[in-house]
Amino acid sequence: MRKSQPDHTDICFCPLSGLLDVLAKKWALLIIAILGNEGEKGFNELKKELGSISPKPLSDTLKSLEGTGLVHKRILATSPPSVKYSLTPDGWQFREYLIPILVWVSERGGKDQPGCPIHRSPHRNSNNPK
Amino acid sequence: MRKSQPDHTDICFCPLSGLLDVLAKKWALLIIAILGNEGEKGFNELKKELGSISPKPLSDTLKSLEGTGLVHKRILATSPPSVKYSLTPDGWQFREYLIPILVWVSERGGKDQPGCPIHRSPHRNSNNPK
DNA sequence: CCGTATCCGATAGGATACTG
DNA sequence: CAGTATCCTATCGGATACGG
Repeated sequence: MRKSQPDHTDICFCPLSGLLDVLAKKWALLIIAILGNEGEKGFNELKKELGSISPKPLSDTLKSLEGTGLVHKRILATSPPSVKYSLTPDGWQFREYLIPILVWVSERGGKDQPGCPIHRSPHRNSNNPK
Repeated sequence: MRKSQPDHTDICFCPLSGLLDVLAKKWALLIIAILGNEGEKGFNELKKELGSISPKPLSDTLKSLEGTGLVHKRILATSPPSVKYSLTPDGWQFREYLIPILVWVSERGGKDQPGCPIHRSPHRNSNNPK
């Protein structure tokens, strides 16, 4: 249920803490950005894109993202059963809020390090890093 | 469904990682929200508002927020010399991006726990100092 | 291919005591 | 009041091995 008043005063920060516990994980925002850019991804696809992540933190992060309803896990009953992760509507919504921040951050500190391991658009797959 | 808007492509995520290292700290967003609501705050004022935080993490967090240019530390040469923390213009800008997320989060998971230690508006008392 | 199970090192953050 | 200095613990995240 929603508060009747649009002028949102009195926000309890407890849910924020809950979300933060998820988003503060090292790879969470990156996963959201990648799924937003490229749609569905499998576990090892994600792992490959993220580069240096180990299976455990990836698994943990995906679980918590699923738990907060930002990411959806779909299991395909194909001959080699495969798994696909994608953003939920809430995940898309959150990504919309996130994009201006990503852009702003990149403009502030915006040094494009040559050895940057992760270098992509916040909202489209344009592989033109240089 | 909203497609992603075109254009600002090629965002390097390195600066994001840097900012995340700061914002992922347990109390960082809360401090930004409080300073945004109430303007300048002293060290122990902040500590009291945050409730259960210990001096070390508070000190650490304030230093890193200062380091990324989101928070400004002002030292007053009053009789008992006091210190005041406040948001920088960048801090205010960031807070602007943050507010919709805070509101959104509180509306999604929006359970207002009775024992919530921190319960305030994300932008109640906007006395913008600039 | 999709993870889980273990072990391990690094670090965040709490408690407390103490100094300027 | 505004921190710093220790100490201690919990958790995160990486590596590797293994199972579904």
